Amino acid sequence: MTESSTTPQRPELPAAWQPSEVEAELYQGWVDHGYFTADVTSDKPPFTIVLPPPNVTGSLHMGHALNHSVMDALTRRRRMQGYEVLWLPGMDHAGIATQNAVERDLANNGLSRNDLGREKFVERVWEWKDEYGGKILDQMRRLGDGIDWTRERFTMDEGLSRAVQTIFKKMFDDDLIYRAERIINWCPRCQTALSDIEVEHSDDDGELVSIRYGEGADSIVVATTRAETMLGDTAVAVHPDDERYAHLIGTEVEVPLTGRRVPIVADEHVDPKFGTGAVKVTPAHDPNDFEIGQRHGLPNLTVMDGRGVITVRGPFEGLDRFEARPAVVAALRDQGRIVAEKRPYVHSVGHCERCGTVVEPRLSLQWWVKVEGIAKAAGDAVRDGRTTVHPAELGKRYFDWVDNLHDWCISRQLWWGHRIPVWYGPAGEVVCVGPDEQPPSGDGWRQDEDVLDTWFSSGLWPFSTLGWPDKTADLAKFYPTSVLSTGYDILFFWVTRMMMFGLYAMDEVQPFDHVYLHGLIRDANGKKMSKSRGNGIDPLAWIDSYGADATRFTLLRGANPGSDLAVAEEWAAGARNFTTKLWNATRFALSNGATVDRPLPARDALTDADRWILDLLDQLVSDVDGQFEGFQFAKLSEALYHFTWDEFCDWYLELAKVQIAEGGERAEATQSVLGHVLDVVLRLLHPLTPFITETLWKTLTGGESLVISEWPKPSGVERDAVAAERVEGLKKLVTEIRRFRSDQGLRPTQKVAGKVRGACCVDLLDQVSSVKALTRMTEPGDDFAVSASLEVGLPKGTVKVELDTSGTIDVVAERKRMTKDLAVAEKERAQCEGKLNNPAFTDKAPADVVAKIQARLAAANADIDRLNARIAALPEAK
RNA sequence: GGGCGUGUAGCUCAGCGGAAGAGCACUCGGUUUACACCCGAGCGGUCGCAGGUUCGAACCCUGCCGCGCCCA
Repeated sequence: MTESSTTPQRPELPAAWQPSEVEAELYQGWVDHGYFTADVTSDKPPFTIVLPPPNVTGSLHMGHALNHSVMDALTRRRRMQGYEVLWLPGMDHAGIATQNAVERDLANNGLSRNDLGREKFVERVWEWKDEYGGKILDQMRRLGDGIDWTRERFTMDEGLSRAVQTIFKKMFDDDLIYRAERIINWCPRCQTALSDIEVEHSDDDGELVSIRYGEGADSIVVATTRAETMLGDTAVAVHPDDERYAHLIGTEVEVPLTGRRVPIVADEHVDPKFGTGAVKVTPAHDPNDFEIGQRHGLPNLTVMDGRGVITVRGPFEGLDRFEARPAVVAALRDQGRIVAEKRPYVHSVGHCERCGTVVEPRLSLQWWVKVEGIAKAAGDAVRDGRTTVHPAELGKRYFDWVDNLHDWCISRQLWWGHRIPVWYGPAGEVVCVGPDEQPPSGDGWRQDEDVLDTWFSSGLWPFSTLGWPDKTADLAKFYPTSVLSTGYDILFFWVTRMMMFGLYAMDEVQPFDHVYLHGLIRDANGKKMSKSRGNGIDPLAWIDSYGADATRFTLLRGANPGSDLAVAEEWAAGARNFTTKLWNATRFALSNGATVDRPLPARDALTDADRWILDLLDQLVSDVDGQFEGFQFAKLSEALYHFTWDEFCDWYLELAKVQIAEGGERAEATQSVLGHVLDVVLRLLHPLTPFITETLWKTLTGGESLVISEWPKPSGVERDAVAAERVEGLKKLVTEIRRFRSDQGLRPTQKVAGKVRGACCVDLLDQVSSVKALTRMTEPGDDFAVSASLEVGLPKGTVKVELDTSGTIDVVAERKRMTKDLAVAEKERAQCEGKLNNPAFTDKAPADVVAKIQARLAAANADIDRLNARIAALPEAK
């Protein structure tokens, strides 16, 4: 047997934790050891998270930092639990955003994309991507993401492009993708179609203008916020039941300024209560009008080009839509046709999510995904429990969405993206080409000019990144993924699309078992962080100042399910303080011989304090486990914080000092308990704060790495309720003595001789020495003279503490303190008596509740008697 | 207009049927050999308002008011 009893040489911990000096090196070490690389041949059960791919143009913001902290915590815990963990990184190509960025660069050199031509432009985007894109991937390393860099993917890489073409072909052949002319959301600046969710609505100031169409008795007044579109009116519509206009239905009226005569039609869609109850119908420039037009066979008259410039011959030709609007109104006013004008008129206006330009509804030939069937399947997967949404309340929003989804416009008039794999032939042929097929060639054949919505490719992410459409080992091992984590604002972008595609492509197997939706980051006043407000905080600045651990802990500690989280510098400083506390506590424990080299002594060789902290630790392990399973990050962070600081540091470490001072076996046992508790706490904290825990744990245990260590399990030992009661009694006693000292103005350092009487009667005999140590109470000498005493009521009786304060007592402070206690006790008595005197309570309340109230009343009465006697015995204040 | 959520200490939030809690802020006292990024002791709340259910309501129900988000 070797000399295992000697403490092995440990590297000395620096006096202070300096995260910025060690984080990068620690991180690289983890990566180099391959800890984050998933082994597809492993027998371990899989745990998979695909990173919702950030935008290639993006950089890390607080929302990412939160989401990454969540995913890293989840995956690190599962890795420790023995799962084969795959956390897969990558980015999406962000069609509009990236193209905009490159076009801006070109514009600075006086060039447009058309100057370069499509091929050269796309080359330029790739160059831009290589040089500027993917900043966020480096920033993820700063946070400590335990991610498998060997499997990094990009939506435009070869394999994923192949997946896009494969699914397009499959859906085309299944009639789930079709081409149709409809009203779409058009961004006149980005020059492309947008899907519904890429449009953001806001209430803007506008105008409501009422215009008289026609003459005399046959005239009709319509109200509009977009007067310029009247140039394209092809009807006026009223509600069929609206008696005011019944006589006009079927007649014609002249559209002012145009000389065009249009029918007055009856349509259920018209709201008789809005404006005059009559509306102008512009089928080519309004989605609702388009539907009316379809129902009544109206012509579609386009009056603007893709830039929003009026194309109708006449005085308005060449005017931008926003110049044309006042010009049209002025011309109508000249003709006396303006009946009313309301400005400002607040109404909902759609804006391009990427550039903020007011979206123009535009009649256009686009490609669409027919969503009805796949959206229903996406809803069913959640309804029947294959996928669980956390928090559950957000499931409703998910159902509302998938159950009412419109067909999805997937073509974009961009150059950067996956080009639609459809070729048009000279005789009107339309051929969709799969990835292994040769596109038709020859005269007159051309490929569709448009590319696909970026979401069309990132929607495939949970399986395309694993090798689909090939039947790869990764796909077999790691699909379906375990958790998708993202902000609830991305629910419709991410979750629904991945669900639709995943179920469709993977034979109805859901892309993820759990969806965790976290809240949005807000500032200290609860305001959403945004560039325009200027209230954003850069997570990297926090990492620089407070460390990655504190940054992560701040965010996780705020992550309550279903609600947003406010953060501010003070929060991060608080988390940093916590890491410092942990650092100092471990350093102290180590300097006092804390060790994991010896097994924990048997329970009966331990003190009450030892058993108490070990039992609390056990409870912590199971609490944290449960909270992890329920995605309760705020709760588990709080539990770990509370245990570490308020129980372990504030009480156990202080008690351990007393026990170690005893020396011998007691000291050795205490060192083992210290080592054990720290070992477990560091493991539990590691998923949240990987860097500091790794550093401390390696020093404590000499182990290789926490990353690959085992996740703690509850010991299964029965909790010692007696020990817990004794420690609680000790705490109460200590707190009351400290309170007395503080009220009496005794300096915290001042030692006071004292006696604790009656400890045996309340089963606290073993605790007396600790009580005295924690309250700076010294042994009474021969000259001991009681100058002050206090009584502390405990569940089993009253303990009397006698002190020699070698001087007079502050009677006023004493009276104040006891009077306050008396008031509390009297209030308690009144409350308890109120209940017990109510027969309905004693009859109907459960027996244990009644017994509890009776016990409380007894305690209150005892306190009152004692305090009254004490107050009466106080000398008169001078 | 429809839906969802939310109003608890100065601020940010837990608690969601049986004694009002945390962090930060604030007040007082402290260079106690782990830690001043700290320690000890305090102050602070008719739990948005009004009804109802219950022996008992911050918690359940109804209505109202304020705020937020999503959808139209």
